[in-house]
Amino acid sequence: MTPSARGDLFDPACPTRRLLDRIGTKWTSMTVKILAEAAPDEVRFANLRRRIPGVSQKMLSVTLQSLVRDGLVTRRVEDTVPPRVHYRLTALGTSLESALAVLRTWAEEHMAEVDEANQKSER
Amino acid sequence: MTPSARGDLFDPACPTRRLLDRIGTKWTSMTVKILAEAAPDEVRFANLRRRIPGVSQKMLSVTLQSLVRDGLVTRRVEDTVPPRVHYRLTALGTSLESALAVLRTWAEEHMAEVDEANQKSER
DNA sequence: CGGAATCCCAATCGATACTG
DNA sequence: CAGTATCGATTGGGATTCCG
Repeated sequence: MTPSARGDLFDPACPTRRLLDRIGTKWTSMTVKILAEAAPDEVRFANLRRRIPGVSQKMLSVTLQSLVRDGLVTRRVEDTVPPRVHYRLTALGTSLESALAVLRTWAEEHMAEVDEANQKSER
Repeated sequence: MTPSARGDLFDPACPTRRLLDRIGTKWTSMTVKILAEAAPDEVRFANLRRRIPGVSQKMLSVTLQSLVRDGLVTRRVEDTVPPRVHYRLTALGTSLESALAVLRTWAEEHMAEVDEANQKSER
């Protein structure tokens, strides 16, 4: 875990890589997107799960915990039985969504070209 | 190959995830950034390696191959002994860099807040 | 010089089962 | 309902060695 080696002097200075480590995990960008679409409303766990095709209960839980720890999402528990848990983007999370939207646009406009390049390489 | 497998019906429609799978790999964004700064000039392998602290020979090689396959980077070999290999961003790669720059700006402006949120959670 | 091949470890992720 | 715990398969990526 901790790079005990003192050789690692440059890494901590690169915020971009650390950001990509977070939003690059499989379900993060989709989760942020859905929360952004709902904002400023909250979204319940089960609702979120339904809207993210293929996500497992565990991975959604892990993803949300990570987003909460990073200050991008708030978590609110209704103390009922059974409990209801509501998630919502913070202001910080909303600002990240704006940046992510740019990436999404690029992907929608250009990933076809990337695929085309790959097909040409395969032969 | 077509994944005619039944379960996989939703994935191909999500270009954003596929993009993040690529640029999310450890050395890709740094590589693109350096090539973008040098553009329209080419950059040699060893030069690139020097400018990316911590990257191994293998990982830089793998990263570049991937970028070339995706049509984001060109590779030019000077047929000398020893050979010289030059890399440069394509137009597609340059357009991706523009999108990445937005993410970089967000990271530089806001990752400190993310770190702060993490420290509060730790206690 | 710029790789390719191999080995190996660590992290990611999915499936399943259990809990308050 | 919304998690937590555990296991195993897969993948990313580092170190090392060899090659044209």
